[in-house]
Amino acid sequence: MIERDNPLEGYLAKIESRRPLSQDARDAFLALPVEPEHYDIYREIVREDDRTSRCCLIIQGCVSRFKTLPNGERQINSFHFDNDMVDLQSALLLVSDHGIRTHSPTTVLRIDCNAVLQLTIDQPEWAHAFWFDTLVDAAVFREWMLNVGRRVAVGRVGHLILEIFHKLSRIGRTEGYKFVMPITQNDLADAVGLSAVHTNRSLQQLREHGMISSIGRTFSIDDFEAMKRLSSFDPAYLHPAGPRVVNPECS
Amino acid sequence: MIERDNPLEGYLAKIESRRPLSQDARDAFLALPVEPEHYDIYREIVREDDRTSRCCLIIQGCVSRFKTLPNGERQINSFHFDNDMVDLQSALLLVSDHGIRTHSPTTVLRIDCNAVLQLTIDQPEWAHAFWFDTLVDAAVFREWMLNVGRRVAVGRVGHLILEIFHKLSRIGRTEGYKFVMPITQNDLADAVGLSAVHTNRSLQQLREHGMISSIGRTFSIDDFEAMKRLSSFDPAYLHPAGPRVVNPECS
DNA sequence: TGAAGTTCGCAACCTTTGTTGGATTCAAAC
DNA sequence: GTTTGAATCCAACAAAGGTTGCGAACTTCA
Repeated sequence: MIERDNPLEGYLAKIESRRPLSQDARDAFLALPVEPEHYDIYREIVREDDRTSRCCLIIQGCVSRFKTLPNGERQINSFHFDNDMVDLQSALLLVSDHGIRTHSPTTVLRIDCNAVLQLTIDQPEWAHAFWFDTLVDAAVFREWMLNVGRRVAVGRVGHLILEIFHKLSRIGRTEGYKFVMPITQNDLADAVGLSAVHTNRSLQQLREHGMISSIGRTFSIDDFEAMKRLSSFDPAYLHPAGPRVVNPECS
Repeated sequence: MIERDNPLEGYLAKIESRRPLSQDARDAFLALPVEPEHYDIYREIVREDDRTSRCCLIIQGCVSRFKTLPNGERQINSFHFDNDMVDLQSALLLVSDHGIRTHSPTTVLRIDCNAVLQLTIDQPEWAHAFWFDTLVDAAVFREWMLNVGRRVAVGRVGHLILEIFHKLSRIGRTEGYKFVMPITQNDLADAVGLSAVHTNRSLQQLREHGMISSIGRTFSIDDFEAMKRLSSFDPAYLHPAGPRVVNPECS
């Protein structure tokens, strides 16, 4: 009864690339009731302090999670692209402590949280899959905290560019070392804890040192190794290898 | 067969204060094999890049999670106290992307990750409990990212003091608005993305404004409301209310 | 093709935070 | 007590980053 082009299949493939699932688990997931929604650029999918009861899975596009101060200053916590499950936390947490906003026209799938929770009870494999996703999110937050708290401006911007490049390359949105940057300098600034002007200065510096170049929104990473060194970027924090397996042969 | 003074009982009580467990789930948890260990102040329990296979539960003391830059600069990601399960992430992630270090003499319980994972398979209640813990961790990371990225120095320090006060009060380590600060100014600085000198300046400012006072390590919060306003502290991000329940009456 | 709205680039000036070096207090050990 | 080392405090100066304002370039859409 599963149709061929179930929009959940992209996420399923991503999960299974980390560890294959049983047929039961696969079917149970694909049977989740979903509601597709389309948002224009700069729409708030989830407002801060919302009591939401639906997770959302990005089919295609780009969103950020963010928090704001009473004076209006905004800190972006993470960016998410195709096949990212964004609001998993609303499955268990009652109130959302942050907002979610699009940075380009974006198609998302809304999934009821109770259905997600029930899935984790019926299929423990999914409990692990979602928990793993949450752990990776947390790892990225820690790295960003280091970025914003301790790296110098140019290192911060370099680090973010490499992370975005890394994420885009996994969903086929890069060509060699070229990609179109889906985020404005203003929003990069909000992610990196700098003013927009200083973010621009930092980009200039990266260009001067021959590390990147750009034509319009199309960026090119010209000296990947220098970028990595400058921003001490190590993709390990993105945990690309997938989860530990239960009772592995090694101690 | 469960002894009266099982050291796991503190954490169990904390979990059950959020939502009661079934007797089976309770017993299975208390039956986990554990190894108590004691550490002096400033010992590394987990090194960065370690491949660890044991979670640790703090029985009594204070630890931080942190990351360091190649140049030695350190960013503390979170502080943890009695009855916090600290390295839950090692249950699923293969390599630790951060270190864990004591800030006072600390007793921890080491629990094998495979045993933890098995528990989540046998008792789905525990899968939710641990997932919830991870989600709260992530929420705290987001708030700290906002702190470090966007708040002014004095607000950052104020916010951290309120969080520590809040956490200590939940484990009975406060008296009214007084508590002994378990962390040096140097380490507060590492948590807040400032230099130690500027952290000290910020503490002076809080004193000048009559918001806090201290004798030795004993701090007193003298104007709680002003502190909250100054640092836009709202304990909601600590999610004290516990998890959402499955299939609740409300839609 | 042209107009409006974004986004980007840049210079001058200002504010915050970092650095250095040293004095003082505090706590534990002798 | 005295000593020792850590933690705290403080002032002067340096550096990094923020702010403002404006103009150029690029998109989008009519």
